[in-house]
Amino acid sequence: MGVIVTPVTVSPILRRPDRRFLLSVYHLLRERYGHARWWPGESAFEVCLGAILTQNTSWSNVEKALGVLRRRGLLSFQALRKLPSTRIAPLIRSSGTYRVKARRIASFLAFLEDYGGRPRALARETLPEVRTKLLRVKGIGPETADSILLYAAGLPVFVIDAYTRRIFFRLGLLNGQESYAEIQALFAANLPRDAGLFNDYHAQIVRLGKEVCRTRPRCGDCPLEGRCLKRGL
DNA sequence: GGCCAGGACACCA
DNA sequence: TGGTGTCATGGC
Repeated sequence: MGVIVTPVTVSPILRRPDRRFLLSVYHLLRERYGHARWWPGESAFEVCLGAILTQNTSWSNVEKALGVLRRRGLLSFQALRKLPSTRIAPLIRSSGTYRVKARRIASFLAFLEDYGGRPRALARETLPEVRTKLLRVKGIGPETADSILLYAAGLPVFVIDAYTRRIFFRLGLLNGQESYAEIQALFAANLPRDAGLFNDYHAQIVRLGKEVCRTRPRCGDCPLEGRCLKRGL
């Protein structure tokens, strides 16, 4: 009686990541989209809320929730901190998983209390120190933490999201099995440690992801044409 | 009506 | 330690 072995196909890394390749991808994107220096939000505080609200959610749904908070004058630490999560929840309904996210926002606001309610103040600590603390906050995982640290606090950490995974999988630098930390280490090892570059690079990735590199590849007018291996992920 | 969208976490084997 | 279910809305 033989043992039935389920075949496991793990694609090898098809291209060896190096500094030149990663920078050439960045320059192609920047050539197409211009300099982004970006996160949609008028303040560092709004960036933090957006980072939590966009968890597994399209940005258009996040914008609706942020719009409700803005119209009610709640897009500030001082205003929102006063509300219990049960009152935040209905305001962010459009962002999906709203009860969960309301609790996560409340947890983050309690954490931010130690920094005077100012996300920029996170940068007064070292990156490893503040990142560890942020990851202890319930509902703040690696991507959310890094988005807050990079885009709200200005610290040099590369954000890995679904777009990053998809695009670099199709470029042959990832095999689709890597952990968040592994992908982040790849970027850290092959790019200069520069918050401005990390900010703009990830912004370019998101833009490409939104406009071209979707789950079901449409592969319209892609600036990475010729480098993409057109693999589905 | 189903799939997808810039995740995170609890639970289970 | 890795896999799976859950949270849940809105656009296509």
